[in-house]
Amino acid sequence: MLDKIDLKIIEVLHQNSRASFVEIGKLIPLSASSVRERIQKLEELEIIKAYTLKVDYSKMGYGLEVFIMIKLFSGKLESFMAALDSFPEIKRAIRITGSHNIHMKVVLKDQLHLQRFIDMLIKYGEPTTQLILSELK
Amino acid sequence: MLDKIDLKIIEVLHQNSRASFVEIGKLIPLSASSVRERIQKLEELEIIKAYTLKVDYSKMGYGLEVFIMIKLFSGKLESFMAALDSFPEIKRAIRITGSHNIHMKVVLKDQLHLQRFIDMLIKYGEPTTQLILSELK
DNA sequence: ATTGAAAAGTGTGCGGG
DNA sequence: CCCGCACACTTTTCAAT
Repeated sequence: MLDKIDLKIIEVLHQNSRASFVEIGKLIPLSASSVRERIQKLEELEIIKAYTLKVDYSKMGYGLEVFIMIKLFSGKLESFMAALDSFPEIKRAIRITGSHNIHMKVVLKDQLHLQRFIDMLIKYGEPTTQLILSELK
Repeated sequence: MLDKIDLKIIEVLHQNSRASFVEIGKLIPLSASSVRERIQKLEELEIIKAYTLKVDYSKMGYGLEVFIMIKLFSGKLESFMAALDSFPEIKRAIRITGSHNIHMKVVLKDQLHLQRFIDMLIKYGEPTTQLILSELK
């Protein structure tokens, strides 16, 4: 289904999703038209789900990045999911197996902001917080 | 340092990092030239770190996505970090506080692949695995 | 900092191997 | 599936405000 050329295209876009068809084609090598056809197919099949961005939150004034896992109280899943959109601090939230139900990446200004966020969370369940130290990969 | 226009630009690029300067400018509104200048500055300041891609791993034949946290054995951090590049299954690895040292996102074909991967990991430490069920945000 | 304008480069639609 | 062409649009550079 996916050949090596598709994988190479995905790899290039992973490194720079703003790369032009011409640029990608030079690295394969393949004509810009063919690169475009393949990318269109990858988009239609939803193998490519989105083109997005990595930002440095610390340089944006958000010095604390944390993982928070939460063990939701019985019956709180729906209200928690409904509340997700109202918290810009939550950059990612994922349902997982295990004693905690949800894994979140959360971005905060400082310790006080973290405290307020956790105080809010304990309405929904029992949170466990891990500070992010550095990205290895 | 960052005004509302910069934040809006980042928001738009977050939703679609292939958006043209003209497109972004229409949403602000601002001329394409000004959008470009601002984005260039954000790149120079490394507030924008990378333009990247979200793919559907299950549609690429990788049906298992998991979080694995590992409590590294004493003295194993350096060799583990050096080994990271040789495992394409590891899509992300982050040093964290708490009883585990590293949090990883790992993408695998099936249960057998997961088993082999965990067998490899126990050379470095004690892993804890959580299956990813669905992305809420 | 923002803009518009000209030249170079790219995306898009389509025809054909 | 791959390619090239034509045309519209975009990026890039630059001078002016």
